[in-house]
Amino acid sequence: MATMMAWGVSEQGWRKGPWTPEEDKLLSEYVSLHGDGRWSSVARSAGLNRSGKSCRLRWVNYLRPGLKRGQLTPQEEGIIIELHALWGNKWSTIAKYLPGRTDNEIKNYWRTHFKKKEKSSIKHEQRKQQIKQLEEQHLEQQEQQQPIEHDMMTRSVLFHEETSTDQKTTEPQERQQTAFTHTTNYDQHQCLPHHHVMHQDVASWSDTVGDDVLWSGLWNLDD
DNA sequence: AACTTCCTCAACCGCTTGCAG
DNA sequence: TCTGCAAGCGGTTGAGGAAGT
Repeated sequence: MATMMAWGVSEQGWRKGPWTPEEDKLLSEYVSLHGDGRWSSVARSAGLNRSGKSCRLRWVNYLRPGLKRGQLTPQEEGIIIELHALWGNKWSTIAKYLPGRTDNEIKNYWRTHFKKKEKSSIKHEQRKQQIKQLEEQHLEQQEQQQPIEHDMMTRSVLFHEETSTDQKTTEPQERQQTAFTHTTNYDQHQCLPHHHVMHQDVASWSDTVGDDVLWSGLWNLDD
């Protein structure tokens, strides 16, 4: 990834693509001396042939001091889940409650896990379809012999499927309710959780609740 | 060992917001 | 109040590496 690929330059003549260590050094040195902000002038003054946007992004997501690198902790995961249930895709807002983590990082994390969940729900749908097909075949065979008895059995199977599915497809508002009731110490006026308490809550809760429940049972994550 | 598929994450793009003149 | 610019934000893309076949 660090190697220069065929990114080229933008229409305005700015360099695009991955940053080189030299560029990082220039940007870090400039910002530590002059501070951040006024990114377009940072780009020029630091001798970088980059757009202000690109400089800002690089600084915020990679060079800024205090950034945590590496995997998110279970506590952080829990906080993300909880806050996403409250605010949706407000990545920068969520990032404020995770010191050292960037909105981009959280966004990427969510996307990764959301995709996981999406796939599992597709599998679930496929399984349902298979069961229905089998049922229909079975129905054709049995209908002439024992129509009433079979009807009862079919209803029973479908009911079981539906009830187990219903748990997974809770409506968004209800999900929010769940999140609200779970976050015990909640400032309703400012709509901001007391994150000291939340850390505890989420940590203990995610320890108690297994991953399967977390990703597919408690909340339907597709908004 | 070779190939394919999946996952991760850095970076870009376009839209929105905030602010100064 | 209007306009233009810069910063911020969320969505999307694509390269590289890992895992699977």
